[in-house]
Amino acid sequence: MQNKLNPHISVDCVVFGFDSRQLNVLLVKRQAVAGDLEPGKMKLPGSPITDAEDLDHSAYRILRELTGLDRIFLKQFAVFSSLDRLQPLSDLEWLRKTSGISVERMVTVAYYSLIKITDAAELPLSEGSQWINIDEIPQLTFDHNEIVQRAIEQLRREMLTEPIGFELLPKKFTITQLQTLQEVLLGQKIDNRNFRKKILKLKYIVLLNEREKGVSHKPAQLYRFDKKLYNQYKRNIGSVYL
Amino acid sequence: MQNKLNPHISVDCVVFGFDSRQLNVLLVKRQAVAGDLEPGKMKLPGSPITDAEDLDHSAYRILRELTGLDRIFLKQFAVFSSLDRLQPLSDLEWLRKTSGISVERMVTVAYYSLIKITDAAELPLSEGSQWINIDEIPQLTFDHNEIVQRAIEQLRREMLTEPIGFELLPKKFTITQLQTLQEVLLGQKIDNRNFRKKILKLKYIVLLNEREKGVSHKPAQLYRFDKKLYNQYKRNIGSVYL
DNA sequence: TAACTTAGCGTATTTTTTACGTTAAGTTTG
DNA sequence: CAAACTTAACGTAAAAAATACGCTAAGTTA
Repeated sequence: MQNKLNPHISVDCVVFGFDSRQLNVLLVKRQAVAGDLEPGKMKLPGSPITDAEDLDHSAYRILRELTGLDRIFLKQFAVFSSLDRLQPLSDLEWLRKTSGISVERMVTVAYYSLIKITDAAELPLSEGSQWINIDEIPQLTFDHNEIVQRAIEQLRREMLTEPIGFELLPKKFTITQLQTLQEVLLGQKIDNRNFRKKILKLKYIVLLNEREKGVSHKPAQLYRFDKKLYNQYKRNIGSVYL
Repeated sequence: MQNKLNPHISVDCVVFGFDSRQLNVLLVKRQAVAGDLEPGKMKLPGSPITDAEDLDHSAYRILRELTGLDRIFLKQFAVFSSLDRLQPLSDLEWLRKTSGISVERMVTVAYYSLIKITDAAELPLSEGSQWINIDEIPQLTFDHNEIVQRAIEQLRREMLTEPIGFELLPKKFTITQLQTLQEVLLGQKIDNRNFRKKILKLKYIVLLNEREKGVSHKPAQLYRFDKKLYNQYKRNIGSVYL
């Protein structure tokens, strides 16, 4: 097995971050190349896989190169394989020049990834990458807009049955942060008092002996998500998370 | 674009069928080949994709060749890409001989498919294919046992949030059939009287002016699932199906 | 005709969800 | 320093949904 790029299979990552107000996606400016008609056009982080990696490894590599972070939450969610997806031609040309391989057809496996933005304000973003609000995404290369759209839908759906929201929050979070995340993701307001009750009943969301700091109002209690307790709970009960 | 097989990407299908009692998977005996040490070993229906198809088309082709049926329910659910998945070597050898391509590494995109067994008792199964109860699956080629397992888990999960169960039932079904399906899939008994009430409240499960036939007890009312009504309902309410 | 099996309706109780009133603990402003 | 403001946090009543369980009806088989 060598380390050459596979000409048929690539991985693209839709990286989500929540800044306590809105949901963002991490996009990168595509690499400059001579004769590029749309310099600075943005794309999803991604690349063809190498023959020494399985897909998860490729995705982790891409994210590590992009953010410096390892062990981020990552989930494969769809495959894009239509025959005409390497369009427009200008994008295809760009891909040929930068990858150095003769690309004919590319099947891409899409991942979505969840990052604790707030924890990692120190996030050493690589050159040309940028958080962009999901409502303000510009035109991207190839079918990347569609991929992002599908990722958002997937996240919305999965949010309701798996405890993945916590991957987007700081390790120590307030009930209000959790609520806001939910509101942004589901696109609707939630009654604060009922939400509280619901959350406080969940034994795997544990109260910390610590309060919020640096806010200009009454500081809220901090909580954390306990994965072990959640798994116990899940084993007993069926599914459906919140 | 020619019609040659892609040496890197394949599609495998886990086809489920429900015979009103238990859940089965459609498996095929792998093609006979000279010097096969395990003749008749079973596998999932599948094949490398051709360069003229996207993945969904490949999957539909595989199922058409296998069952003669078109337009079956089909859903991509995972990708298997580990570097050591083309094992044992005897299986790999078999693959090389039958595909005629020099296979080094294969990424497989897995689909699960749902078939109305009861409707299609006339199902013209191709030679060597066979319905096998999910609790009695023999050792399969490559990592196909793992793929089946993952498909079952996926089906169980998705069952609860999407109305896919109906794809496994005849077009006209009884409440008891629906209940049995649910019990088999979730692996636990359900109170018949409460289940009835729950179902009858759903406006998209509509009563037909018709009864079961050929049973040796009181024949039950038949119902059908109305997709249009379901979509309306879904638009209003959020998600979570049963 | 009696025994058996599955279909199908109903009622009472518990649990969960929803709607909304209220107080408390901080910060900011005049 | 008091009043105004903001967000946190507790509580109660009503509505809706889930659960537990009793019972009758309509067929078939012995």
